[in-house]
Amino acid sequence: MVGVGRSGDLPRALRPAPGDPPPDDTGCVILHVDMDAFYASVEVRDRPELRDRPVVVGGVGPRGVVSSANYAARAFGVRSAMPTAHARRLCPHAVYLPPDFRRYQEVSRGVMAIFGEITPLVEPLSLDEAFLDVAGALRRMGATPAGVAATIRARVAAEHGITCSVGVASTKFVAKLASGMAKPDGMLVVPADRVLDLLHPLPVSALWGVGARTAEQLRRVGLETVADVARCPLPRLRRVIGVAAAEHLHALANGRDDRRVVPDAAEKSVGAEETFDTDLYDRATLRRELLRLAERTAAALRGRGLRGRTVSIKVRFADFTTITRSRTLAVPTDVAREVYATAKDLFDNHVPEGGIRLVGVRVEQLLDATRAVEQLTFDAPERGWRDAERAADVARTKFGLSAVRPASLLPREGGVGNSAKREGGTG
DNA sequence: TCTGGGGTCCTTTTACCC
DNA sequence: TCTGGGGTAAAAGGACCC
Repeated sequence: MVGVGRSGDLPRALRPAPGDPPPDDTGCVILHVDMDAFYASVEVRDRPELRDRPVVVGGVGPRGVVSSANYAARAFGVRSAMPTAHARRLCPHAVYLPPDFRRYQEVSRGVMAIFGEITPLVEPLSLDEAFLDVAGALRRMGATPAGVAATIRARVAAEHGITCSVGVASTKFVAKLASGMAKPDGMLVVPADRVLDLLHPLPVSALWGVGARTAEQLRRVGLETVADVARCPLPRLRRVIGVAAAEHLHALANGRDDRRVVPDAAEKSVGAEETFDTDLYDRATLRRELLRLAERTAAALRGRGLRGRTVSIKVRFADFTTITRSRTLAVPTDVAREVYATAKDLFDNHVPEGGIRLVGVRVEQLLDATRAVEQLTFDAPERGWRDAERAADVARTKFGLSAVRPASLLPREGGVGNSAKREGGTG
């Protein structure tokens, strides 16, 4: 997973030494569970011959990046988010695999189900990590937070054959930090009265929300550690990084984090995007890519029972500059034809000629399809298309991804020379 | 070294209305 | 007719996360 390496490199401030009494986990009701090198671990689990070998999961094309690397690969300097080409230079003998999201999703569902048996207060952050609020579970189970964490780790290993690490603390941020420091295959309890000892020596980049850009802004004004941020007067911090970020980071740096664990957060947008193996210049080809992406996006909306009002496109040019253009419709839609019509219009009217490395389509302002108003006059023409596309959804689940698609996406004699396409490649 | 694909959130700018 | 201010929504960009 991206990011695993970042927190894993943190100082080992609170690593318990042998013989120490167990840490005081009173009030540490927030758990952060994080699978270790998740995608790579699933691949190794399913292919025992890969054990002890460096394994890298990620894009295998010329522009791919690393999604997940096991610890054998990390020993060679391979990291998440690194271009795969770079990883190949560092570790040529590693096994390079394209991601198989369906399988990771299955494993993820199983693991999340274990969490759900312990508490209803589970907030997944991604396929491989989640927050749990175990306050109620402690009473019910007559257990301690560290005991619950140990149970989870044992069950995930026994039932799914992969390891995870757990951070146990009184706030989300500290629990997340702790799981990173516990990696791999570990647990770290951060007693409430040790939080600032843990936090303050860390670099500002350890703060959740501080990436390369913000870290540089902070460094320029002499703020290098979490302690520096904690002691910085708020008005000054506001001038450096803006109001919202300043308030947030100042609180975190002082160990304050009010955020609750919230299950079932509604999705805010659905989309699809694709980077081409080589830059594309031909407008007709690019329009056909937009159609594919509109199809994928609309199918995803229908699959989740959602419709959206705002359609946006994203275009990344050869020089990596990126623009987005969007339009809000009168009536929310889940129909590929409408998404494409809007996307095509935005593209034709706002995107200049030239080399393009990525296009994307996204739909925002989502509502539940069952609650979306059926305005007869507006909706009637599109209902026919929706029914047709629903029928296609069914055919695809029965006969495979390529069973039904628009005529303009059918292979043509001579081909288009776009090798980025791997239809059904992840299924 | 040359930068994926799925998202979220925040900030600034612009458009529009009164 | 011109200018302007406040409020809101949309649009655009960008940072960040996994």
